[in-house]
Amino acid sequence: MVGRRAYLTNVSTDNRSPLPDRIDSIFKRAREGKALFVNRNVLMPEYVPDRLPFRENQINTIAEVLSPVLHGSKPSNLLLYGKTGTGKTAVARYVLSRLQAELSKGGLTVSYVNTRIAGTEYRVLAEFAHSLGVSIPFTGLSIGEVMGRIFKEIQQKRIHSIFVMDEIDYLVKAYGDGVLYEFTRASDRISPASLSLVGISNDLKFKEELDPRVLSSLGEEETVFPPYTVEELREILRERAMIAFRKGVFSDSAVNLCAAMAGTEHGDARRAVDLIRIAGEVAEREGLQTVDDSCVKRASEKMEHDRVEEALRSLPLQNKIILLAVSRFDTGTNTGEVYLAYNSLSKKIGTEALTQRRVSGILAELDMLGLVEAAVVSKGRRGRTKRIRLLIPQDTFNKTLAEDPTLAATF
DNA sequence: CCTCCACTGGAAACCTAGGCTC
DNA sequence: GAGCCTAGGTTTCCAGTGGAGG
Repeated sequence: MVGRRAYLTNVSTDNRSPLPDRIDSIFKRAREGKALFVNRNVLMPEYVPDRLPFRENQINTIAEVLSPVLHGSKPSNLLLYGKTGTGKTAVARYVLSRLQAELSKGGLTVSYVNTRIAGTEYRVLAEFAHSLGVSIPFTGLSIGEVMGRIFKEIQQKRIHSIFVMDEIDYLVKAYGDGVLYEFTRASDRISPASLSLVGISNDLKFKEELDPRVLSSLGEEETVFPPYTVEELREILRERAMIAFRKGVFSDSAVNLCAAMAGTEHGDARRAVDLIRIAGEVAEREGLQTVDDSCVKRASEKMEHDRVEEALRSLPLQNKIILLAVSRFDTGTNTGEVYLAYNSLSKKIGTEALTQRRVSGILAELDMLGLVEAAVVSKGRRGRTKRIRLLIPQDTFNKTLAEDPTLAATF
């Protein structure tokens, strides 16, 4: 409140602030400079292209598996496997949208939920329910109750429903396969309506964690998506760049570099497409006429930088304090030392300190986010602990955490 | 080869904040 | 309003452990 008032006062009294002039010059440059992009949308993550090169086999298989719905019978459940950025989601969306277009008179609902983004079992089901038009409170119902409402809706409306669960491996790892079991079991008793599952998994070994009954039902049909080769990536990128940019803006060598950089990261097409978009944005911002190799390199650095900053910013307060405690040891440290430093920081800030068990757990979470390296090491007589090291550049770290008013006092 | 440190990490219980049904 | 349910974060308890040093 105080902060906002101070800000408003500042703006209203200082009309000659340099801000408007800078905006003018940005606008002027944007108006005068030739836009590099013709169609930026085709480089957005949610864009589904009309043509998915090198995925014809997968498209045909999935179309075949799902086609029974066209004459009113239940399609088999389907599992799609492959690493990130191999086109699983795009292919699934593509085939399903074609299927829906084919069945324009309705009778088919397609629901798509990313289970990792939804977060919990309950929220996955709630999102599915919402997409069927059933309203579910964000808490308060049992899982069984939500399931019951979903099945009731499908049965009453006599619809065929296809439920796509992206990153299904996440759900199974975190919550087990109970929900999947219920789904596969229930599909018999809702006839003549039907429910088919399409599971998308990044993890090839995820099947091992499934109950055999679930596996035999869910894995009726399977399609594997191999990583794109560098040549395939190059082809895909060239095609996209051609639509996205004005002619001659994006150099061939920059396309090749994007393909090579993403190719070394297991053929991840999503990352490759992000890379050309951001390289274009970098060039645009700098007022360049073409996008060359150096723009791609800067784009790659920017992506990494943004990822880290975003991860830092969205951290809960306690995790930030723990990170701050880690940063006090520039040569690396261990759990015990971090805990002591964390305790004194908490006292200084005036927050209740968590237990060491919890701090240990949070350190493991920070390790997963790539903000910290926490490897379990044994020091013989001196026990077993985590060797902890901050992985973020100090300046990025300080700049981002200093934004948090509760932490400002510790800098 | 054995001991023993400084934890790790699993499991269960607890807490808060919410909603539903009767 | 009681009694049930949920999520999600946390605490409590404790068995387990890799390996340096005796």
